[in-house]
Amino acid sequence: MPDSGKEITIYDIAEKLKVSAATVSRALKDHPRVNKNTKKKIIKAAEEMGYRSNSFASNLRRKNSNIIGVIVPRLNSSFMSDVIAGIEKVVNDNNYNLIISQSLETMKKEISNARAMLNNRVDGLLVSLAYDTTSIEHFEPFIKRNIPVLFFDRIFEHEQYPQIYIDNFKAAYEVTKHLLEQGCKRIVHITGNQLRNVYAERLRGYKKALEEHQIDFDGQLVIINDLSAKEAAVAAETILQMDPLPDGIFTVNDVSAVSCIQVLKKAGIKIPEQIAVAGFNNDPAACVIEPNLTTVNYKGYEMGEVAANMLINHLANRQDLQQTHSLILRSELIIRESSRRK
Amino acid sequence: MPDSGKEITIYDIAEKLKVSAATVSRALKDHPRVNKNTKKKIIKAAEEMGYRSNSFASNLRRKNSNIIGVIVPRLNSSFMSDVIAGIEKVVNDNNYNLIISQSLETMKKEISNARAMLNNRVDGLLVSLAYDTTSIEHFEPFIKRNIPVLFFDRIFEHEQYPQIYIDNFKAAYEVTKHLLEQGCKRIVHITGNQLRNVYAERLRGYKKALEEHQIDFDGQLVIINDLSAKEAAVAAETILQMDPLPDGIFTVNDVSAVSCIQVLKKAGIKIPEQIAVAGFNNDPAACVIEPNLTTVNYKGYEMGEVAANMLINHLANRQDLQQTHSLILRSELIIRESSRRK
DNA sequence: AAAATTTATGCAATCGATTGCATAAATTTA
DNA sequence: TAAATTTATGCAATCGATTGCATAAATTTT
Repeated sequence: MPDSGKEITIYDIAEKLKVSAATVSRALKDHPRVNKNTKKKIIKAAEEMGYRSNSFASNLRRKNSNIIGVIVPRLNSSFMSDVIAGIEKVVNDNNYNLIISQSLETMKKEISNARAMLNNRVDGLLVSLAYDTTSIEHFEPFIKRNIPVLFFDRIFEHEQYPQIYIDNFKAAYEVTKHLLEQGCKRIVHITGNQLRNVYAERLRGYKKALEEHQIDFDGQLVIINDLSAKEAAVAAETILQMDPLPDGIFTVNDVSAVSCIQVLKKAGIKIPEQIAVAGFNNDPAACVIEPNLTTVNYKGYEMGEVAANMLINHLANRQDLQQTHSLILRSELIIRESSRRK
Repeated sequence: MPDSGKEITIYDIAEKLKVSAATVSRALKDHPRVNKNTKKKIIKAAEEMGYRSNSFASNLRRKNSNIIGVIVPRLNSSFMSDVIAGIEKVVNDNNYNLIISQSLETMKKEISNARAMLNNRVDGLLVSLAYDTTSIEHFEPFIKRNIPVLFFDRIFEHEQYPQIYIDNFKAAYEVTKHLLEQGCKRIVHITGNQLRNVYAERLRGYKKALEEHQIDFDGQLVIINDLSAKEAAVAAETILQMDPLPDGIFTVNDVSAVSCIQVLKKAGIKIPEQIAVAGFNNDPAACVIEPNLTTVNYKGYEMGEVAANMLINHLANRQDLQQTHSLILRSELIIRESSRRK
């Protein structure tokens, strides 16, 4: 039974076994230069005495932490919690630890989170940017110290920072093209802050599809908001006031799409007959709303796994981050009833 | 511009300013026994030189980590990601850091997570138990070391561990009572592993309500599964085979309820007329499914905040954990169309 | 049997911040 | 002006694990 009074250290084990602390240290990490029997004895004693390695002492000496930091806008979105789950899985399987913080969509908090991560001497950082982040200076101290910073999903184009994302341009292009092919002529696009690649790229894709179908881009049809359910409901009311009514809506997330559909249905609009709707993300709710929502499937869990693997492989020197600077994951358009007009 | 070669320490600052490291250390944490001007100079120099405190050294010396550990079954459920978001908020506002890991619903992983948390010398631990955890021995090392462990939601009754949860018995009782009042006589109950308080208590509440309405408990009507959408669909098929058909379903999570409703509707069952349905959690999908789902609202974000606050207050000696051993949060029945028969 | 090599262990410095105790300097009180 | 007090700073030990270098012991080679 371990003594509850005081934490056991390698010195305690050393003393008990009449060996040096150095030998204990080596034995516990299976260093080849320790006699098999000694090793066995030490491991047994450590077990019996309830020894737990002090990672602070170890990290201090070794100058690395085995900690991966994660900064995301919010933890409680369907997509992000999938990403985090994927990251956690990989990180944990590789004997790293995970420190997580959320920027709550503000650059200010993101900066303070980054400082904390630096103090905690993370070995690497995974970041998805806040809604209003305009610069990434706050990650420079990491680069200076040679700590890899990897952006995912909400990225920032920059030589120094590898990135993982999907082809938002293409995905949005395909969504819009699909809507056009269903006969839509006036498609409202609900999107977020154009600072963020994901939203800017999707707008580009939307425009490109219109262009190919010889439809003039109409700025009036683009609504920019914070992508919450609440704002989407407001947007839907705006849409109801439009004259003529649009015949399609492409929102950049499913939360907005669902919220819109609910308002429009309540107003007596037939979906997809009068207005076809498509979202983005394939949230669970996409298969619950009636009609089921056409959307872009985009596996968060997988993105988390890939991002974490890439970082850890790099840390283990198994992979050069600069070499695989950008990684583009697959996404797919899923057509459901909310946009299908035959 | 900070030198990129080497990490700046208090010794570097001390040398540059011709003071001792002790003074630098004190100045940086605003110790009263340092001259104002000296302080100012030191803080300025630290800033200029790009000094970042090494938390390992500091933690090693101070013997605490400012880290809160969290172990949950899964990160990617609507409820749990809300809880985590709440925890992160409070933890971050109090200058603690958050280490998170998921047990993936197995006791084995939970044990290994607990070991890692111990090595990381967390100051306190927040835990929601895995599906199949039968013993909590693996948390004893924390108690021995006087590290508080607090259970939330999926708790384990034990003197040493304070806990935060909702009154599952009462909530389930009210749900069932409500269904009975809508005229239901044969209510199927879909629930999870009875090892877990949340599910056992809800079954108790279900039984209690039946009893009060002089309806005999029928074991055939209780379905135990893993509460996934998939298993719920299977359960719904089973229900469709029942003869006579039940006239009510009470599932212990909304994911199951939604999945059931979808299957039942497809089979032509009218909800709530033929079968009234109620869930638990008030997931976002509850307001998306048609008919909208009657459920128990149960604020995850708040539970996370409360749990983290309780732990941190205790760590700051502002509160004795033993004193507030159990904290029961409020939950409320939300009646929607899926069960309303007038 | 001596020399060379291999194996096993220990010594002691190091990582960087903290803090009890001592002391010097400045200020107040008698 | 001397004594007492307050303020400011430094010394040096400490937290626990790691690791380069040295050395002793065992084994192999000549």
